[in-house]
Amino acid sequence: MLDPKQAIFPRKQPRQGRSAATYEAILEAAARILEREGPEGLTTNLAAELAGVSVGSLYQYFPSKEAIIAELIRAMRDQMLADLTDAAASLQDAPINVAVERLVAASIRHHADRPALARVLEAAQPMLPLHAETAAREAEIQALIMRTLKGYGVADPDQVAFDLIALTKGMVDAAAQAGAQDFAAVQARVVRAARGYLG
Amino acid sequence: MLDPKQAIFPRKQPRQGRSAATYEAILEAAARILEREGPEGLTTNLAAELAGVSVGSLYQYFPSKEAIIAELIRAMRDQMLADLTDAAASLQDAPINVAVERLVAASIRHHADRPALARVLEAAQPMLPLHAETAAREAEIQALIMRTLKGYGVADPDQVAFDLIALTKGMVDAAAQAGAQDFAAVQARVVRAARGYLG
Amino acid sequence: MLDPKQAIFPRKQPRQGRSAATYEAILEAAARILEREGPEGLTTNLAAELAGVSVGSLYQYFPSKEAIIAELIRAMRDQMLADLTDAAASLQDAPINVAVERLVAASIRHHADRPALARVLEAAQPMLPLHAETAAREAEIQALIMRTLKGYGVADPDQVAFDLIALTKGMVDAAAQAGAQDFAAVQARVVRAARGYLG
Amino acid sequence: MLDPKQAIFPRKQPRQGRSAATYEAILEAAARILEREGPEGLTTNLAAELAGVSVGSLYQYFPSKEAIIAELIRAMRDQMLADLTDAAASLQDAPINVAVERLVAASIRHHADRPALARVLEAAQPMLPLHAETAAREAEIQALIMRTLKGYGVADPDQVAFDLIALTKGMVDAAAQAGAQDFAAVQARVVRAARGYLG
DNA sequence: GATGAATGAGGATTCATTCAT
DNA sequence: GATGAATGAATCCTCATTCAT
Repeated sequence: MLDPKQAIFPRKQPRQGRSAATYEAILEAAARILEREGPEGLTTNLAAELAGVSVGSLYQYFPSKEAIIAELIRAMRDQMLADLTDAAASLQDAPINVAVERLVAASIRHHADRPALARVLEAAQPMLPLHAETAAREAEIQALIMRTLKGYGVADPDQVAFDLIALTKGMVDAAAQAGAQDFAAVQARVVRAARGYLG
Repeated sequence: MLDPKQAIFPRKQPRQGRSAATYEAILEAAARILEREGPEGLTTNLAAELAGVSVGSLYQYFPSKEAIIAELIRAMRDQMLADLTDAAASLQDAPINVAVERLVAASIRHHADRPALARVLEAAQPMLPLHAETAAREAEIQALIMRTLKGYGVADPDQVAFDLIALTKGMVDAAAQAGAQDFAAVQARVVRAARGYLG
Repeated sequence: MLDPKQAIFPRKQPRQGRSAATYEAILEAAARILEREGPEGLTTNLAAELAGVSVGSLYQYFPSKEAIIAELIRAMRDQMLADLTDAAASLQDAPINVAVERLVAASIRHHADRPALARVLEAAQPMLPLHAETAAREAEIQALIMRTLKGYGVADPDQVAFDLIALTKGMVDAAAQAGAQDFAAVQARVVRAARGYLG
Repeated sequence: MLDPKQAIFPRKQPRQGRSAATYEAILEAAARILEREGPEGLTTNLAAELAGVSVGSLYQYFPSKEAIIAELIRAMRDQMLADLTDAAASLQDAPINVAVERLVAASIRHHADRPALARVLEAAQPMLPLHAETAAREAEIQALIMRTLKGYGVADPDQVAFDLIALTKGMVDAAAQAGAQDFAAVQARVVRAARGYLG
């Protein structure tokens, strides 16, 4: 399972009508299984069944199990990047404390939404040959944070951006795994750590 | 694979002679496979072959594949706890800055040693029914840090301990995954974050 | 695949207009796939796509994949029979040496045209329940040759016809498989063998 | 099926004891299925069942279905080469007529033994990436016949050898397919054709 | 008539685990 | 104790065929 040599791009991306519904149903079913059972629990037959379609249909849209996971990862990354872009755009001349708060909030959103899913997808990522692709998205994310920090005159903004992302991920993962419900509190603590790190 | 309903305790832990060597050889073989190929690449047949024993022998020592992984996780946890215990014992009346440095160093050690293995084992942990068991070890670790922090008069030491462990793990994982070699530098940045968090 | 229990007759044979074009397009697409990939490579979906029609349309003309192959075989047989009939008609009082040459030339024609296709179709034939049907065509072919030979006073003309057909097929197949381009030379050697056999 | 990209070499070739029995049982079972049902009828599960072993065992010896067929082809070629080598060695100063008779007999033997199997294997051969390998064996066979012909002063012995092999195969295949039982008679007619070709 | 999304039986292959030797 | 051949359930994936639109 999680064969790193698998094709990871969807076969077709039907963005309308019945097909789109099937496509989304498959992704949602896979997401639920991943949340409940982890990557080992995800089988194509189970995902199809849960989505209410046949295996054949699943394979019409995704060439492999890996492609489904890859697509979920892409969606997660895309949402995070979108959230961060919005947050960055909203900053204007806000003080750095506010900036950190908004960026952290944006970084956390998908974790707060579906913590278990987020955690599983993060863990699965290095097993997939997404590197080039996801690396690019990650780089965009990091660059965006970096530019924002730079705007506030932070030294070595690249490294700092990397570390802030890392510590945020670490704290949110740990909280999620420990069963945290109150992500506002988690966010507050992450902000404290980020501010502390920035000095 | 990674069936959460599997037995996870070694059949016997031979602490001497040829048996002990076989036992260790199997663990080491499994560790190498996990490092190179991830959890999907670990098969009992392959581990046995790499360890230079037959599958039959492997099953004499471990009742299931899960038990091998579980044992590696235990070993990692135990080492970390031992390192932290040593670090805590060495503190005496050292100032808090020194304390943070030593504790972080102890926390990081096994990551610095075998970053890929550490990462895989962390990810595998929630898939195994180790919770009770590892939770206890994690609690010990957290308690130890908590007590140390308390000694320095830190407020809400339990939560702080939890967060420090989490952000350390997050930063080290990210660095390891990004291919970091210089773990002294990583450690320095983690210390900066920890100190910042503590205020 | 190549289920011998399948229907093997076209649903309709539209001999005019758009339908005829579609019908022919499907046959030609299937032929190309068979040439390039062999029988294992032929799928109804692929054939339809290559023909520029939908699978649904394909099934409007052919009740099964087997029916497509069967039709190609029929076409090949029919062409061969037509060629042989022409050749026989042209003989008049030509000496036997000439007769052999013309008959061999007629037998070879479709091999020379599309050697790979001819070979694949020959091989597929025994897998299909064409026996009754093709056997009849083969019998006609053999009878035609037999009658011609009889006209020249050849003894045991039935057996001789059978053997001449067989050795021709064998030599041409082998040459085709070996990548022969110059089918005139192949023809010359077949003629030599045929004349030799006739004594 | 008959995926040309499959591994075609046996995994282990246990030449003794129980393993050898299993290995042979699988080959024999596959051979019987090929005889009865053709290549489409051969499934790994069926072969294993007929051989009285589990699928797992089958895959211990053969990495793919293709490897089983490839091995049967190798065996057939090897037997033919051995038969021809023996025949050639027995010729001494025998006249060419006798030589032709013995070589034809050797060429035919495996067809006479299991005509249906021989036919299926011949047809399957071009579908498998045996080319390099079998081509070598075929070349050996052709070279052997060529040398023998040369010894009798036959002109263009390479081409003649090629053609004799081809016409033999063609005639025997056709006879086998037509349900011939009396391969002595077939052999006599092949000899007639071969002598005729040689002039 | 044409379309192509959907179906699901069928078949290849893997791998944790057992057990006779 | 050790061995490794054997097992077979589990899983991925394909493709001929149908049928609602």
